[in-house]
Amino acid sequence: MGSAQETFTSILKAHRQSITKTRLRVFGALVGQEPLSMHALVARLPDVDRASVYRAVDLFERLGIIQHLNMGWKYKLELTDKFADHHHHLTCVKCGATIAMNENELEQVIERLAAVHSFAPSAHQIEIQGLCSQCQQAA
Amino acid sequence: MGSAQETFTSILKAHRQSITKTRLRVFGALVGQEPLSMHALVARLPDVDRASVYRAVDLFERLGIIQHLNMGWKYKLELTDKFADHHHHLTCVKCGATIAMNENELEQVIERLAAVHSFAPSAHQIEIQGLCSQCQQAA
DNA sequence: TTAGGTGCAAAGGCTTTGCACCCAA
DNA sequence: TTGGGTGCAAAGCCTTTGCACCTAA
Repeated sequence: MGSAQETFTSILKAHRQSITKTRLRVFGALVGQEPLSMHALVARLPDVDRASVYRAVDLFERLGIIQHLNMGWKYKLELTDKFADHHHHLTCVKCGATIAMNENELEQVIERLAAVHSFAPSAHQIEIQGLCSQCQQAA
Repeated sequence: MGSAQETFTSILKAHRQSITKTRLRVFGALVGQEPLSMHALVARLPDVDRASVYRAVDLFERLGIIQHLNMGWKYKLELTDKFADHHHHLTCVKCGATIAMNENELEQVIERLAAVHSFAPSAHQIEIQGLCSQCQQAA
């Protein structure tokens, strides 16, 4: 797989979408970042109009370049698995530690369950909260 | 466990919150429903002010009575596991339909994976996006 | 009785849209 | 060259807030 930006431009080309400075900037602001709120994303792009950021985000989501993340009332944006290894997190509710799980067991189960409902899954989010081993011992 | 409404009123009492007609109506509009958008919820409650619905939803979320489901730019509201069997959703990215999955296969896998990391899970969220069977046929 | 809850209306924010100009192809 | 993309500004929504009145406890 090529660089993230190469993947990005090839997706745009595949969908007959122009590769513009604005779109490259919006994409660039998301690469290698933690999930960003729209507010944070706009703040990182002082020379791009707010409306253009919304339009780029809209497009990117339709093309599977970014995804909206579940954060209660609000949402955040991050690049999809095309631009980073797919993984999920165990989050300790006490010390805040995050443990990354690189596995495919969950993925297989999701595929199987979706098939039962004749559903074609394209993305998913899984977040697990609990106590890490250290905090269990401390308790 | 008593009826859903008994559970509801006992939670309000436990938190020293008044049991009002408005709150009972908002709760009643969510019982036994699929996840509702705020717009749909307000529409179901013609004699309750919009602002009061927001205030009730706010309160209910803080008390663990309802939860937000993020669906891309939008969100929907549903009662928590206290009022219905634990389940997860398949969300159609095209028509917005939500399909509830009542299974425990995912739960078992999560327990097993967490154990590998000596992690004690207490809660989790799983959301799956894709195309429902109808939208697959339409495409 | 009275502290908290509600309706109403207005304000505040976030997101979308119309339009003229600009630029990638 | 030209159709799509962008900036700007205004409109449109959705959500929150201030306040006087109402009601559950």
